[in-house]
Amino acid sequence: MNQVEIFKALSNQARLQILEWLKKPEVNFPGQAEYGDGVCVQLIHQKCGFTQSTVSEHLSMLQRAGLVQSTRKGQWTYYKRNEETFSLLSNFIQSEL
Amino acid sequence: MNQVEIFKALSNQARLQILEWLKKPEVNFPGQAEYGDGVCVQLIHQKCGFTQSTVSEHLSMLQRAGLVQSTRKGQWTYYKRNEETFSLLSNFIQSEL
DNA sequence: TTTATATATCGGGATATTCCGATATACCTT
DNA sequence: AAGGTATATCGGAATATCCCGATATATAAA
Repeated sequence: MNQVEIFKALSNQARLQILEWLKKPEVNFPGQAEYGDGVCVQLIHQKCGFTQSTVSEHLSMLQRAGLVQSTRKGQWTYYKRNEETFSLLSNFIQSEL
Repeated sequence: MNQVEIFKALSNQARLQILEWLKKPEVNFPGQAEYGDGVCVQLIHQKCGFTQSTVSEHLSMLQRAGLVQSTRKGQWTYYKRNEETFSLLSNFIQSEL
């Protein structure tokens, strides 16, 4: 867990918003048959308002920080939250920071 | 509590380090008679290695984010952690983010 | 094999951040 | 008042971030 990288990833409103939306994928991104691997980039892009490339880069950054993880299935890439990193972060703030 | 502002303030190694040092002022900044209001800029500057102006700006940024608070006494400004913001942040990560 | 769809990557302009040295301000001492 | 010390602010160079449009890649469908 690289704390600076995580905090950088979190210091942008669009990325914070995506992370919050991903807490309830079926509510915030209706239209998928299944949500086990998360939500595809297309749906996040449409909801965000930003271009597809911008959203893709935001998601990459969140993934590099360990806050989400991706699964490729056919032509789709699904992103979902990696809750372990969130709890590690919360612990870090409480006990070390 | 402005989350983006807080995360920006935390996304720099020097500022994270200062915040950790301020957890134990008497250990990390020996030489002051008293630590009730925190630590003066001079001591933080010396320990950091960065110039006085850079450290002053880092501290201002931490203060704008609510992570530290300052007290002016004579020619010294003392900075100490604002623990309330840390616990609010931890709660935010656990329940909202 | 061609065409279409989904995502990632590239190049770049605009803006923000990081850090510095120089200077301003504020307070204390003499 | 003059000089010394502590801190804040200013101007700027180097670098990073944000967001875009264009393009590359990967898979699927015809």
